[in-house]
Amino acid sequence: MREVAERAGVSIATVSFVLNGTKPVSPATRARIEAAMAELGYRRNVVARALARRRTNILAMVYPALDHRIGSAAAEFFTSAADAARTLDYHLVLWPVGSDGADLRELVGQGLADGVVLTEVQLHDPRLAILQETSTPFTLIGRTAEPGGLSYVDIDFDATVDLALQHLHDQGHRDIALISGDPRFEDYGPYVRTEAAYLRLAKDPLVVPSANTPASGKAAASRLPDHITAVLVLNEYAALGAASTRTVLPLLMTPETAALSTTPLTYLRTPAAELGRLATQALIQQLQGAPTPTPHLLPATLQERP
Amino acid sequence: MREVAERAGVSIATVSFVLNGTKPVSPATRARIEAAMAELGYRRNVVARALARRRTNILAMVYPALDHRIGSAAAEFFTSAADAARTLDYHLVLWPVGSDGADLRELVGQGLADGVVLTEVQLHDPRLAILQETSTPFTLIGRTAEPGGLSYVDIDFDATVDLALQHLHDQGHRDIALISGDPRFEDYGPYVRTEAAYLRLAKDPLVVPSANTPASGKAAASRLPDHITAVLVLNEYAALGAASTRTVLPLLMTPETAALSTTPLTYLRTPAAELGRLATQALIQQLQGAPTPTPHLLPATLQERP
DNA sequence: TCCCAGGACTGAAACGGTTCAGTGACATCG
DNA sequence: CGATGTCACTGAACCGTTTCAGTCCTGGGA
Repeated sequence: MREVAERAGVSIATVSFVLNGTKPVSPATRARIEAAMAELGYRRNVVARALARRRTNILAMVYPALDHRIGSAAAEFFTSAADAARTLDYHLVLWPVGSDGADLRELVGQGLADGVVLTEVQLHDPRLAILQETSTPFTLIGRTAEPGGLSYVDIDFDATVDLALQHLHDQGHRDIALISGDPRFEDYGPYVRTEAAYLRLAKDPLVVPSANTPASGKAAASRLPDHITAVLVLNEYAALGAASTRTVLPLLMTPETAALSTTPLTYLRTPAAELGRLATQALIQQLQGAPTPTPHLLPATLQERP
Repeated sequence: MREVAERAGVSIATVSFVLNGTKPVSPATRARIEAAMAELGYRRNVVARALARRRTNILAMVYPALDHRIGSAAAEFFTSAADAARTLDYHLVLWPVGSDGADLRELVGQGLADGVVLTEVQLHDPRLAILQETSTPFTLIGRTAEPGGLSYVDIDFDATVDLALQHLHDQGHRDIALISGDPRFEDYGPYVRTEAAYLRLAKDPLVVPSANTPASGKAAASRLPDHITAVLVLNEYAALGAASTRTVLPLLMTPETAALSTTPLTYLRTPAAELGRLATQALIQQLQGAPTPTPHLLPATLQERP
């Protein structure tokens, strides 16, 4: 940068001004500086910039990648969030951490990321405490049991289940079961909230668990009593298996997974891209000093069989 | 850091020494400094540290996430690479870029990442030129048409196809076809190299293309002449569909995808975790001044049906 | 003609660490 | 007893920007 300044016959401060558009610079000098930068192949050092400004313009999406593999919904969160960040002049990277929070503590408060998008949120998530005690700005994709005051975006499970039941009812189904998730994940919001919504809304509720594999879904479906004519399925891979035996309606599926079905499928599409985008925008607003952003709850949307 | 130094009655240099173990410090002062750090809740600022040392200890895995979604193999690369990086005291993050290279150029040479792991490498990959002209250390997962002198890890397609044909031959199959990838991806190494290996090794070769979906794989399989008794399938999702009609042997599958099959599957497992690990290690060796690391070629390994 | 406002640019102090040439104090050696 | 090392620690330069209080110059108003 000093070289650029010398070559253009100005001070480094002026170079900085044209780089950032911070202060007005006459067209003539601006041109000289830009020429000098081009000739020297100058690239500003983002680390030094980050140090001086006390922000890096980097956002970390933390994902417990060291534990679960990245699923199709997570991939969609990531892609759309990264995209949204880019249009707002931030970088969003996927930061792998274990789920225990040790790595998270290391990442945070060291000034590397300006803020954090937290995914795979548990109802009682120990990672929140870390973020709060280090006063790191953050937004959740998902939410805890008591998310009051937090910045989050999440699926509107009530509306989603309602939509699903309504749709099946319109098709003439009256006895509708739910194939839910593995009951061991009792602290996982989507499972708990979907079940709760279903139990509240369904006429004659029947819930059976299933792991997130086609085989498990198929087995669960075959255990259903005969009067059940249709079934909501929470896990997308379980839905794939169950679909071979019953009328199923997957509640949270991505188009990628739907494409894996051999028969065309009507399903509820996870609003993953929208959530990723909203989360990023909420986080950035927060960074720019907006007050507590209003949380967003989005329902999955009906995707009719082609 | 200055506060820590004052509280411990030493200079900031000494604090730095205990932080990094750079120089010997007497046990007594070390204890005082550590106490002071604990009391103040001090965390070193990684940005300042990176500026002073001219390296960030961050590695970027660049993935064209803005174009394709992240597949199961990519997820596995990422996870294992991040893990390997961690044990060597580096952080590896997933950096989303478009495939055109504009974002890559921005990322690189700005001093944010010490090195790059490049994925989804094309046979003629324009991104290589960018990395080379900015003299960024990098390692490929995959390889270009002429990878001489480059640091890379990749699948040994010859050995993989050989292993596959051998296995099917042992089972009594003599007429073995290949369901390959979408011919539009003519610059994609795995497709090209697998086909080449198959054409060279198979007795009476027959190649049919397929997109990476079960439906497409099934259609491709149904188009095969009757004397074909077994088929190698390149794309894992295509393999899922083809498996319902023929004896198939998927060439590059991940366990996650295999779990989606309703019937148990014998398949060749992509050595994704190993490749991710090796790539990271090669990159870090390079950063630490080792000469050109020797490339690694790994075959997929046979995973017998349970 | 003089004064003053405003625009364009400069100098130097941060930002928070790392690193290296020194500085004492103390032990060792001839 | 003086010279020489060794060990623990310090001071200050440096990493490459941003930022802010000034300085200088120009033009317009009185």
